[in-house]
Amino acid sequence: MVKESALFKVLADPTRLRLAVLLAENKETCVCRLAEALEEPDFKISRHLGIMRAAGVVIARREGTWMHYRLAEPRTRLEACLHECFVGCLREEPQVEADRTRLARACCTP
Amino acid sequence: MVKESALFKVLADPTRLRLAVLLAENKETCVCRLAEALEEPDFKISRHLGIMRAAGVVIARREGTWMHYRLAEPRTRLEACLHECFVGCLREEPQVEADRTRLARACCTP
DNA sequence: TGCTTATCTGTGCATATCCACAGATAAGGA
DNA sequence: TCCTTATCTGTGGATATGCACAGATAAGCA
Repeated sequence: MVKESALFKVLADPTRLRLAVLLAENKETCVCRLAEALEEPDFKISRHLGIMRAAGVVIARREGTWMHYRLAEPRTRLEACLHECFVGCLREEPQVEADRTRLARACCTP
Repeated sequence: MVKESALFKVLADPTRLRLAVLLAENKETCVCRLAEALEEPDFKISRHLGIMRAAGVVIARREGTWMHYRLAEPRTRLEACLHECFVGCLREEPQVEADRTRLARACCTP
């Protein structure tokens, strides 16, 4: 159960939970757009994405200077169930909606 | 999202996750039986149950010297979804099965 | 009132977590 | 090679977490 609780621990942080929801709704997103969406410094976003990546929750892909992150395919039933929670239960959270709006307007190259 | 992540935080501990699964499967259980099932000291179980209680995840009922705990009714869609995860995804975890077996044999009054 | 049992809590300690700052990489272009 | 941009990481400090021990409650009973 240590492994399972570790999965919950990854989501037990507001920033990471917001990132997880955004990535569940969007296929692939770069750090700067996520930072803009969450209105947080990029190094903070980067570090949290690193934690999620180490846990196997997200997958990173480099494209030049940009780093693109996407949600990993669920490997267990628990991961799949939690994925359902994101898209199902947190979709209408005010903060999620604000993040979503800002993400849609975010642009890395101004 | 702070509130939502706090819910994940409650489950982001192996002991609390095991307790949550057991309580999801059993209607009401006293501390000593849970301590026996998890093979952990009672003060440790008590403290974790206190954390879960403060988060509104479990409900306590006193009956004489005994304290009975049960899972609270889900108040949000997220709580309901996570409840599904317990009974659905973690049912066959080896540790959960061992806990379940010990709980069935546990007896407060030897 | 005093004893016993079940449960909870105060405390100290070790460890983990989160944050902001600054500096380090990595890749592309002049 | 140098500069710029996007991203990552080392560090220190504040706070949180989990644990074990011991002692404190609370309830039932003699």
